[in-house]
Amino acid sequence: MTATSPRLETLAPRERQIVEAVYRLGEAAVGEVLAALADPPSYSAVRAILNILVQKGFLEYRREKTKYLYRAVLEKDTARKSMLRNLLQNFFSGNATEAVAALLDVAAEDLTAKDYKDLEKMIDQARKENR
Amino acid sequence: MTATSPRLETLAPRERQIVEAVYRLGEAAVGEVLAALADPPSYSAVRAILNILVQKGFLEYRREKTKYLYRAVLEKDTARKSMLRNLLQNFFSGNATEAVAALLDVAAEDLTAKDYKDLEKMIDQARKENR
DNA sequence: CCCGATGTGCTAATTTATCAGCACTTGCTA
DNA sequence: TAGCAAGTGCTGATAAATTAGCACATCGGG
Repeated sequence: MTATSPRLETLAPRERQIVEAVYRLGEAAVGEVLAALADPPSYSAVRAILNILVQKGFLEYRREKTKYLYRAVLEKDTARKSMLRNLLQNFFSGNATEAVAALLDVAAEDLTAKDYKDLEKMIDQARKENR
Repeated sequence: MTATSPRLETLAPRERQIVEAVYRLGEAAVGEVLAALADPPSYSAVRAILNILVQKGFLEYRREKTKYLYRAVLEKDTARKSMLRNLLQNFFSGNATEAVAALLDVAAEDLTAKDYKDLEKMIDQARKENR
């Protein structure tokens, strides 16, 4: 019963969809999760899956009045990096430059002048720390 | 029978793992895919899953001599962007700047001075096109 | 020409994910 | 205080994923 550290990659599609919703929401009740799903099953199905996810160690919950609020166990930052590492490896052969390019392309419409400035600043700083 | 365009997100864990391996490999025979898996099942299990993936429209194959070579149907570029869009949405609330930051962090060790230069160039260009 | 390595097709079986429904409780309000 | 809305625990059924195993074909070398 050695708790193998939970890997998001091992989740069934529905399960993953729901963990991701919880990540997006931060902390949420069953109903909110349900509402956040594009393609929602029944209320009790969502509940069931949330419980499975708790049992598997991906989520935890606390009681708030009469209802339960669920949130992810893994730090958002950790989860982000883990996901990125995976994607980087599988789809970009580890080439971060290409990944950033694709990212800029995908997000192009939402980026403002300030965003670009921030980006350049970030890269400049990363370069220095890289030494 | 309207072919619902295949979404990588809907795949079972093993299936996804294998499609990703195929993406990494470009084009590969069963044995190569098997070899590329960190946590491989039996040879025939891999075969079975590859066939399922073909049936679901994620992969296609061609005969080369005696063996079959599998490759992804979806353009690598399309798949990349689709994955990124998803990750961006679910884990970064659409904030591309933060995503780039995390990416730089994850890849820091592998980035050379030239990479940073390329990155800055890219951003500069993206900024101009953004107008 | 025979053998081992590697390939294929097929099938069956087990586990896991996914879902809906019921019976009951609680808080609020008309 | 009766009743609605929303929550909870539990349970059984269905569908899907995941796996192993067998029987046969093909290629290359000794």
